Amino acid sequence: MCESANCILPARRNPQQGLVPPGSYHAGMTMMAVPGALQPDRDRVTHLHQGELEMDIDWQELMAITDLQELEMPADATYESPHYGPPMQVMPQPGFPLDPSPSSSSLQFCGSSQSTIFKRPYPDMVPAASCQRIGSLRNMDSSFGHVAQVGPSYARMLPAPPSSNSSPSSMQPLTAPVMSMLDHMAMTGSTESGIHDTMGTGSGSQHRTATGLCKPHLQDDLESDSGLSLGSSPPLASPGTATAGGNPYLGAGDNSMNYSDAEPLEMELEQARMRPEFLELYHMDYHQHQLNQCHMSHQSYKMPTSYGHSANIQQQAMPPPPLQGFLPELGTNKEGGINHSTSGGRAEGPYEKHRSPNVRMDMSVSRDQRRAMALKIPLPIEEIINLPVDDFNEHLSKYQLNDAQLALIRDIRRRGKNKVAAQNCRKRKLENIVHLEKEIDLLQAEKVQLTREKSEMGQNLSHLKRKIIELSVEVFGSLRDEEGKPYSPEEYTLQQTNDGNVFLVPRKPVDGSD
DNA sequence: CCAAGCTGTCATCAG
DNA sequence: TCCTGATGACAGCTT
Repeated sequence: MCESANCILPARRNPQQGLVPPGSYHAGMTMMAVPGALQPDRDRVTHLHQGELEMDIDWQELMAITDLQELEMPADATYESPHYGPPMQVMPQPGFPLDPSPSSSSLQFCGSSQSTIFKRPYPDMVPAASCQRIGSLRNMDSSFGHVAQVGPSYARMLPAPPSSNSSPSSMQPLTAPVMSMLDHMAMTGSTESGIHDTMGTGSGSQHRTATGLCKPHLQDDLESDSGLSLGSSPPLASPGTATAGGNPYLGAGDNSMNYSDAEPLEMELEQARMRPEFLELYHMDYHQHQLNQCHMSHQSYKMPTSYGHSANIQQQAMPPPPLQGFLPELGTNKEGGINHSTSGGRAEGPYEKHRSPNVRMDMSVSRDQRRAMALKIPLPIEEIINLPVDDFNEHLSKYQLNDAQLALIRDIRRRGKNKVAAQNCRKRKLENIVHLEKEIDLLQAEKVQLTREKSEMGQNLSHLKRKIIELSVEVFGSLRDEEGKPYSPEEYTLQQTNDGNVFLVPRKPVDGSD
């Protein structure tokens, strides 16, 4: 599955996108799938490690003379992190399914890593170092895959990867420095090709966090939108809880991650998430999980779930060739580095909100999703939000989640529901306003009609009054009393009985003297 | 630069 | 008591 994930993916994608001639640089990807291409021989690894040292020195120099360090490239921290020990230091924790032996097959690795990623609680499932390796492997793999997509011009910029060590099957035994070097190389290739690859590897970014090397990140602004749970939930990962639930993306020992700590990671994850290979990687990872869990159908995940949604959005937002979606915003500085900030010092990642409607939409749904990704929440956002409470709890019970993950899931659910509620509320409010406005119009029209009718009735009344007066005068003028004198209207009035007869009735005295 | 609108989020209340 | 919806208020972003 791992090999298929790493190799079939680009093979499937490239022909569709028509970006790479079959067998050209995608063939470079297939190289990575050669099983056992890189034996974790200690000497060889050491050699690679030394080569990495040299390369790292070069890298440091390069970083020193350019603005690249502002890019928060994870490579340095990845290498310098104390979590990376000697080559063979990557040792699984007890109970970790990975075969610690260097000869462990790729199949074992893939099966135990990817298939168990969501099956088992992350903390005790994957030692952080191994997680880093997984992350590095994935990202590096996908990085090469990305380059392969980019095409020969960009692929040539990549330093040649260590011979045949790009095979997923052979990556697992790689030592941390080797992986770090590979990360360097992938990073270098991306950098030279203009890709803002701050993601590089999950391990690198996490190490920066762990080692305190992380400067205020470019994407801080993106996270400043009061997106943090302000006390509505327990800290995402207190040192205690996080110890049990070390983020698989985090470096070894980086168990103190809380929201604030997670933000840089999320930023980088977000940046990396914009890379199609990462999107598809995560997509596939999750999809595989779905297949394993048989909770959702294949289609149900590929459809509107958050991850797939984002991937689709991003892919839509990326015109072929892929780099065209990023390079115009990135540009390069005079030293050939990357201008990660485009205006006013405000950090703008390659997917700044206003870049395009698609990207903006992606951003709008991505904050919680980024957090979910950061904590490896094994449920898609939409499930978290939309499942009925019973199903939701049942779903949760299928996973062993730590406090941080549970808190995040519940926050996501609460926020998601509240967001929908707020949208409904506003929609309803607008509808009420529209309705009231229409009602006002109707009432005004009715008022006009009533006014007109009143006016007409008044006219009719006046007309009737005049008629009455005329008739009265006529009647009184035609009547004579016993003395032959006409009845005075001042002294008499006409009254009509129920039977229709009309009588002449004397008026009552006004002064009441009688 | 400012104002209006939009949107997400939080706090709170009610069912 | 918990869950959920409704809604006011606030902040950030976009137009």
